[in-house]
Amino acid sequence: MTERKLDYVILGLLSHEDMTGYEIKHRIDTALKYFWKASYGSIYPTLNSLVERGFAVKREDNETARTKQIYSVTLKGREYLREWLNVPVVNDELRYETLLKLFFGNESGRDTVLGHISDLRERTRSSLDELLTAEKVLMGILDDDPAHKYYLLTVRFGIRSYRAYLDFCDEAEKMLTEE
Amino acid sequence: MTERKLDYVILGLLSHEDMTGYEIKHRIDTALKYFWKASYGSIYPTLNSLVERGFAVKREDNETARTKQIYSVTLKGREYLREWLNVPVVNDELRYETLLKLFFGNESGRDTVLGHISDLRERTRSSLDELLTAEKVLMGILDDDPAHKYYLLTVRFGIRSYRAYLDFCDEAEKMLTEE
DNA sequence: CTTACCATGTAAGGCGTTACATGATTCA
DNA sequence: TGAATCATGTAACGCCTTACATGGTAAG
Repeated sequence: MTERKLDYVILGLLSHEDMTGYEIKHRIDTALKYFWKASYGSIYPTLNSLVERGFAVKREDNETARTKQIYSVTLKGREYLREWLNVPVVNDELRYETLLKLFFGNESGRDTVLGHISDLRERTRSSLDELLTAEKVLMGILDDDPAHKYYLLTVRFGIRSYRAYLDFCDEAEKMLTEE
Repeated sequence: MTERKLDYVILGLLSHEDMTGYEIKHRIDTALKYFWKASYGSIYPTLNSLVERGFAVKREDNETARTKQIYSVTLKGREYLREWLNVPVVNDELRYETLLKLFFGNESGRDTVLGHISDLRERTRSSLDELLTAEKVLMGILDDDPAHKYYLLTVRFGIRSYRAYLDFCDEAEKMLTEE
């Protein structure tokens, strides 16, 4: 019944390289932040559960003063990940608060909606900038790792989406100010 | 701390017209389905809580054999809604499973990813068709209600996004098949 | 007469967040 | 020496979903 998508997110990250929980969090907040997020309060318990179920193993790194817990995916974990990766996507869950605020715009009034649109434009612009930078970086290191091509895919999805959002902002402003 | 966005969704719908819980569910599943969803298991309890807090009132319709519970928003509820509507959006939570499966594509392989892209294209095409129809309908009744312009806004957001997704599908296929 | 839709709810449980708690290391 | 970052975890709680439970009404 359960989704437990964080299982797959973590296993996916570990399938690329071994990491600590802290690094996993960091990776989610940088590489995946445009389409996923997670907190420590879910990452650490998930990591434990992954080890219990045999999908990951933990080793301790004593080279630094503070002992780090470094996780690796097991063969069984890789299979579990691949199984999920092969299932068609059921569930693209968009919960888009901005659209809610536009949809109910008649209650708040035109100026409020115009404000939301202008906020959306600013947020989108700055995200787009980041993605454009990421695109450049990825194109420079494309041949270093076959996974990079897939990372680039998600970046380009974002770039196209954000450009569409910006065009929408222009259209929406026109719709609300022209008459 | 709490979000309770369903409060606002329901109040927003009720601010347009009185409805039963069943009708609210239906409205969410048709008008809002591209950016929101909710189950009966959350709608009915939320409706009770809204009444308890004085944001909505319930009356019984005995004109049919089965008694219907019809809800209306109160003045206090309208204020509560407007307050939220005026706050800038914090939280556009995208949890995009498709992108996860693309991002980890190196684990599943090119053909699996190509499959996800082709699924995405089909889903997007059919959603786009629906939105295009909705756009036509809304444009025909635009002057009947000032709220319709705001509904049209969200439809056009969807249209632009989905067209961007379709373009992305073409680009992604090229990236993966050309070499 | 049966299928689809109208209509209302509850119970269990899952997933995940925020807040709390702690402490080492690095760099200016 | 203080701030930022590295690093790991737990506790409480909130929101929501799925599954269950029940029955009326309309149309073919």
